[in-house]
Amino acid sequence: MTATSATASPRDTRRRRKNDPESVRADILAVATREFSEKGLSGARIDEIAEKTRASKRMIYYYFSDKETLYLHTLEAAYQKVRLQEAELDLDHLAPLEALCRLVRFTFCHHAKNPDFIRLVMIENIHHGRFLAQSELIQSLNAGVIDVLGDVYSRGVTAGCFREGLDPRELHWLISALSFFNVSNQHTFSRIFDWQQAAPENQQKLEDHVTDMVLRYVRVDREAP
Amino acid sequence: MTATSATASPRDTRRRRKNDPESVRADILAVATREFSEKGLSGARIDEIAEKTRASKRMIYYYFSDKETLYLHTLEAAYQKVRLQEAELDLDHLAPLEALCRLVRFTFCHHAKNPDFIRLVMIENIHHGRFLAQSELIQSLNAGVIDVLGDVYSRGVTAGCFREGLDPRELHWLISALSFFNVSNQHTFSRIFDWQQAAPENQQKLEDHVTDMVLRYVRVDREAP
DNA sequence: CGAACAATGTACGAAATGGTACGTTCAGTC
DNA sequence: GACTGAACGTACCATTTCGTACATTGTTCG
Repeated sequence: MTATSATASPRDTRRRRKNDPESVRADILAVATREFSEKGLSGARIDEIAEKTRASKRMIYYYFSDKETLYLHTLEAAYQKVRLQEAELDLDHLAPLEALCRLVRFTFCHHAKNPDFIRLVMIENIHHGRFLAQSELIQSLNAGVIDVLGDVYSRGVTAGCFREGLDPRELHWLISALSFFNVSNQHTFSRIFDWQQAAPENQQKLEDHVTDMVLRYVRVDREAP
Repeated sequence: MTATSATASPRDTRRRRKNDPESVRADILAVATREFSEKGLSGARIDEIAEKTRASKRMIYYYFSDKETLYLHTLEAAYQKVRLQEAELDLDHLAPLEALCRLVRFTFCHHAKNPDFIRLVMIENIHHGRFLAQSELIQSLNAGVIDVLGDVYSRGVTAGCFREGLDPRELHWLISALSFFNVSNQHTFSRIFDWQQAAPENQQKLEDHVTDMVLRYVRVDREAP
């Protein structure tokens, strides 16, 4: 019984469980995620991934044909994990302003808690999104994100608390930008401006500022023209 | 007479011009900038840099002792170039709101026009800012940036058009974040959301949004409590 | 002029690195 | 209990890649 939990069920005639392939695969992917996100596609070493794995180098090539394919799977897995977490947010029962506020804070915190994901996206951008372009999976995963935000926004416009004329895609861009930069440029920014950006109190400040900034941008103008 | 122009002047007794060292050095640095910004520290190849240079690989090691040192010089040169351009901005004679507006637009456009610089900073962040930390030059270069913004901001507060209590460093963070993300994540964002972010009309839209967002964030609230 | 040193070309070495050949063990089937 | 194919280990190969040894040319100064 080395298998994780599910033993070969009757319906599982085609896909039988042997040694423990699933777990080996998952282990490789986990290690690869750490290595690629830490050192990039060219910086990561297959031999080093192999060492840090329960499995051997042979297994990496067995399950993932080559380095780039392994990287692609890593990227896909990272996106999948993110979208799963995002799916837990349910904003429909909240008032528009509350919903937007919560969405922004969630995004900010989520990015902060998943630097591996952020770094992988950075690395992918260094590669001009070449691998992401190959993945239909990722493309399809992200379709819904805009819709969620778009729904909140249009509800807010109807309710009269959000101003009209904004594009949900651009709104998402703004929220992403602020949340992403917080992780992606933490090192250079902290060092250049001698500011412990990662310190909890500064993170809290930034989260508040970012939220405030988005809300101020979306709220209706209360002033007279 | 292969030298570019200035022959050995009398005052130049210590530093004589030979073959054309300065130009060779500059050429290597220019090629290195392209290669490193394109492929990262580990992805760039010394041999490839050598090929694309007028000089030979031998010269790279002659002027820059090793790969990492070359990378560091590349990074320093990039920051220097940026700060030189920024110095041309003079905001003192402008009204605070105009000045801030101009600063934001300048930052946004500047980043957009210098993707090599942005990519180098991304890459440096992947390396946890390890090389930037070694460079006193870069640290000193960036000291003044906050002061410029701080001056505009405090003038605005005095004039009554900016609200109080904001930290110039955090304000700079916000402006940087939006301008940086526009370049750094262009590839993934464009592909995922099927949106030609680099298209001129979209760039214009984003520039306007970013400017608008910052101004809305800084302006005094005109509404009654 | 020729000594001295800076600048440069050529060829090579040693280690790292992606990937593979080949053999062995495990688990389910008849 | 032999057979079969998936799962896995070990050793190895070919190439790439950073870096260097050595020889050579150019330039300045006494």
